Amino acid sequence: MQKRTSLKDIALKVGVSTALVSSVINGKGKGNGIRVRDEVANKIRQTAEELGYQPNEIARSLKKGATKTLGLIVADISNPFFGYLARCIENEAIKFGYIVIIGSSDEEVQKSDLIISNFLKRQVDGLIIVPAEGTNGQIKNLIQNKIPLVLVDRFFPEISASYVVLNNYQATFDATSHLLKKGFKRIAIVAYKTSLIHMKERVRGYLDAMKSSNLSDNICVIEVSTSKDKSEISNACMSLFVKHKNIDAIIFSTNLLSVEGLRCVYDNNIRIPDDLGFIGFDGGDCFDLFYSPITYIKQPIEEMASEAVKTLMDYLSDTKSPKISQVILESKLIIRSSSG
Amino acid sequence: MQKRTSLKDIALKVGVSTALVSSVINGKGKGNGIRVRDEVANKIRQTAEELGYQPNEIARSLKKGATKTLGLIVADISNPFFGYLARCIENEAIKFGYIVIIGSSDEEVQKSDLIISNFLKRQVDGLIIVPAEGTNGQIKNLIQNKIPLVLVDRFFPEISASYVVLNNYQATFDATSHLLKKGFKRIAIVAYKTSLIHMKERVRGYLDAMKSSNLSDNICVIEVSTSKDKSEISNACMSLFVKHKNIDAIIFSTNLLSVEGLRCVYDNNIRIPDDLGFIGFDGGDCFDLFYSPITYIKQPIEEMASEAVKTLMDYLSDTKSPKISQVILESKLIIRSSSG
DNA sequence: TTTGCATAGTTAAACGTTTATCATACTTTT
DNA sequence: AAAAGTATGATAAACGTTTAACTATGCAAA
Repeated sequence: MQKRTSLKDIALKVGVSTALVSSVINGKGKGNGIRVRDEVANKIRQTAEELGYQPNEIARSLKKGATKTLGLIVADISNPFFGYLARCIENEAIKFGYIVIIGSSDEEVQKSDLIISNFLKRQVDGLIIVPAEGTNGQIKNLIQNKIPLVLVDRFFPEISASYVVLNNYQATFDATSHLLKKGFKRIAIVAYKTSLIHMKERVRGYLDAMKSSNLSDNICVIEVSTSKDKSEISNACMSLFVKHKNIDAIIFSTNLLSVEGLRCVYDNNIRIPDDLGFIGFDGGDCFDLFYSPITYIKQPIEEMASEAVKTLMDYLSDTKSPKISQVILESKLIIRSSSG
Repeated sequence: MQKRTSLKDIALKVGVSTALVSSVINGKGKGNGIRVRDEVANKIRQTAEELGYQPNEIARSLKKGATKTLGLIVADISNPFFGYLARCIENEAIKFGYIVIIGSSDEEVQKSDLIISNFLKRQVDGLIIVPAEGTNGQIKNLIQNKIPLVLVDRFFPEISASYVVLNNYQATFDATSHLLKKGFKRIAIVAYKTSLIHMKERVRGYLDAMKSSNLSDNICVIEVSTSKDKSEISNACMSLFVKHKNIDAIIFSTNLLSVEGLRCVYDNNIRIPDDLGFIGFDGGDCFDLFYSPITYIKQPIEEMASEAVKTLMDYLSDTKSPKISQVILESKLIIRSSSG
């Protein structure tokens, strides 16, 4: 990679100081900051053009103490939910002149830690984090160090941080209520075994809906571990189908769980919705193309992204008052034939 | 964001020069470069720890002229193919101490241009690019400026650049041959209307397979534009089902096309494989969960990623000799019931 | 004539590193 | 005792910007 042209090169060629070139390049014409003859300004601009000058953002960042870069940490960028979220965040950030660097934590505490410190070393201006279980300490630390950040998808109730999340309680409450209204009574929910609030809330929504219909006895919560191994999920589904033959509907509390559930349904020739009502999370092609299209809980991902970026931008533009913004968005139940 | 601790802070506290601190932090103990008493070295390390020192990579980058950052340009990071590719590239790059910044071109020339210049301003050490149609000029320019890069998924035959691509010709040749062997004779292919080589090759593979079975008369290539509007795709499928009633199998040449094709099949109650043989591209949950599991062409994405990163690393570690590496990987036909 | 004020620039320091060169003191060799 | 070597560390310049402070010149007003 040959040497790029710098301010100095332009200054040398035009015969002025680098300071002047900098001013001109940064659009300080007459009226604004620096005073410079139009003639000289034009010559500078022209020479910059000729030499194909591109400002070195690294140097600029160092001087200004801001990199115009946001760090985004998700569980896994190849997961469609996070992929789309990342894309939307990228789109929003660019409107403010920021670029986004992405890291996948795989829900692992250490990976999360590694990514965070990597991002900090690279002087990101702010962080957007989908926090993994057990990263409370990391987040607390960041806040203590006054690193601008916003949590997305999940948050920690005991930590006072900005966040943008779904109304997870309402989401599953509505889903459960819908199933109940359709006549299902022995409804189960499949969730991840985690202390993370979003999961707890999704289960709580289900529980409350069951209780408020006086169906406490029918409550059935299946928790699977978040490991990479998907067999545990199918085993859990199997046990629902086989052991608990009396289950007549299942709500799945993430997209991945839903897809695995669908696989299980498929493999066992279970008829939906006759044998089993089914509600999934987050949508996806396979929900549309299943022989009985799948009812699902739709998250407002675009809105999540724009709120998250907006929150961070507000923070960054006004570093004095560390305002905290906690946004809760509503989901929408997309009703199809899988739920009756 | 409060002031971070720098080398100077440590130097001040310990009572040595920043140069010495730098040497110690960078692991130059006895024996290596700088000579320093163990006592002092330990004190420096300890103080660094106490102050929670994290090197400023921006400053480091400026000094060293290398950012340890790779730029990745894909069509759309929220597309599962590119999402997974990005994830794999991230995994590979991190092994070499590099991080990856990602941009989505949406197959648009201008966006691609914007991303490239943004990345260059940020001094990425190298680029991994899935080039959009019409970006030949951009790529040529980069090469002329000796920017290390590797093309992925597609390349430009007239440009001498490193690339990692699929053997696209063989992929559809095999797929077509498989259908022929299964007794399908009136096979169509759905492709994007583009000059990009990967698409041309996919069509060519199909054509050659048809011709070599003396079925030239049955050749039917449907090209749809790459616009965001998906209705054109379904219309194209419709026309195949309705107007060309005699088509007995279709090959789709990207994942998105396949999914849209599947939707059309679904909406029109076409029976697979009895009414229609179906071969898709790239896999996905909905291929597995369709009532008749879909045969598809599987790309070795992990291998693509690792080859791409490896190519770039080789280039970067040996800037003198601009070696060009052109890798062609083989696909695998995953045979299921949709193809007979 | 002196003062004051625009105008049109230049200088120099700074951001946080790295690194080549230099300086000092101590030790060993001749 | 002088010369040479070694160990330990400091100095200063550099990467490419930005920006506050300064200079120099011309011109109008007092």
